[in-house]
Amino acid sequence: MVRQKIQIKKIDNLTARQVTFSKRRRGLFKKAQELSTLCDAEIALIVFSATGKLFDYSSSSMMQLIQRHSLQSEKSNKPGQQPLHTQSGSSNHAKISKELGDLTLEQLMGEELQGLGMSDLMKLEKLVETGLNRVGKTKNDKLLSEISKLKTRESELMAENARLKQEANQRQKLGCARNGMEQGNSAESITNFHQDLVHRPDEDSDTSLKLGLPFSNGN
Amino acid sequence: MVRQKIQIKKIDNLTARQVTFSKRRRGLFKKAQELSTLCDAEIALIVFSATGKLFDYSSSSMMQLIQRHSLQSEKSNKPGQQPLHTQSGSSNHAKISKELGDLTLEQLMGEELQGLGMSDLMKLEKLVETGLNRVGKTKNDKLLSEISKLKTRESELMAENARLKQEANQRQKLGCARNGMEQGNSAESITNFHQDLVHRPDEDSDTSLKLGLPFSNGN
DNA sequence: ACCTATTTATAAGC
DNA sequence: TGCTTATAAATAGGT
Repeated sequence: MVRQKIQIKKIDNLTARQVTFSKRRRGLFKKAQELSTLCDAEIALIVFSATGKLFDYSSSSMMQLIQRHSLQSEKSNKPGQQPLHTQSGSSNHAKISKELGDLTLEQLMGEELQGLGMSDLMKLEKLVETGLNRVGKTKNDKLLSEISKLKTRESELMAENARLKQEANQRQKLGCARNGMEQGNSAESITNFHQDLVHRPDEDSDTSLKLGLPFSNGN
Repeated sequence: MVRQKIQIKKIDNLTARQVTFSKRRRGLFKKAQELSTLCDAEIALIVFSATGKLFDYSSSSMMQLIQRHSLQSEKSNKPGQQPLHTQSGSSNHAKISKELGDLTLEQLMGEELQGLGMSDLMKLEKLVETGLNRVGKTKNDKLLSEISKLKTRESELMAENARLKQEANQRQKLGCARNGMEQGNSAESITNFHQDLVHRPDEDSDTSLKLGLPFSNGN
């Protein structure tokens, strides 16, 4: 779209196509990041080149976003699909290795195990099982804790909401007239005042779910 | 980037942020589609607005792309399930289930296992492992889903809250004086207005998770 | 990878 | 949300 306007159709020339792919891919990712930052949006972007190479970006956790997406988009679908989250199961192994200090990932995954005797293998098995358990419990605790926080917050918000509504009600009973601009469920045009109102206490929720999820959401 | 260059940081003003979100979101989606067309790339784009609304685009099947993504991104990860023993014809998952799937959990805990041969024990082990994994994943899904819902609800509540406060603010500015229309008839219009104010959007959300959480926060 | 003429995207304002 | 306009960004075609 420059020296000459181009048509949006597959570029024939391979080289030109690759060059354009690189340039536009960078542009796209930049735009995605900007949108995320400017508007506080959560974004996941996955790009496969024609040759199969993967490029991705996500404003927070790719897994979370994908999960959230499958929730909102397919309500008719059955929960518990295999394809998506291949993570929880597989990633646990890596985590365990990390937890057990002395055991390196290489040792656990590689062939070093061949050299171990039956007795050692049994001990190791038990050790790994314990580690797996601990990781699972920790993960669980984090999730439950997060839910707990969110529910508390929900209660607070609902309480405040109720209070505000009651106040509005009171005012009306006192004969306060309505002004011409109610409606508009779009809370906007609120200036500084709004800032204060919408401010969240412990910002945010993203520090929360940083569990040992396998995606590094690197851009 | 236009009448004035802007900094890439969260836009303070809510209205401006929403407008920018709309505009840039459209731009981003357009760019994504162009890249896909021009360069024969496969693209999946998921965007959640700050208020939790979902927007997405995918050049082909979102599910396929997501699956492909989880495959590629975990290349280094070891699923440790299928890959291991493909030898003893264990690929026949359905068949195995038929042979050993009838085992009840009670039987698993009992001594029935003694009667099984090595081959069956290995299959059974794999079966149980898979089952354990599925349970874990399902549990995980539920928790993440609950968190997602709660976050969405939180956004909704905050939005409504802000709206209510704004209305209160407006009222104050107007000093409870009615403007424009004649002041005699007040009664009915006021009543109607109140109905509007107290109306709740979707209420409720407690179909959620009945986990044994330590707090009851009756929402 | 860099250059730059030109097309696009878009911030402000209505 | 849509339209307009002035200006910042992105980028096609070359080198």
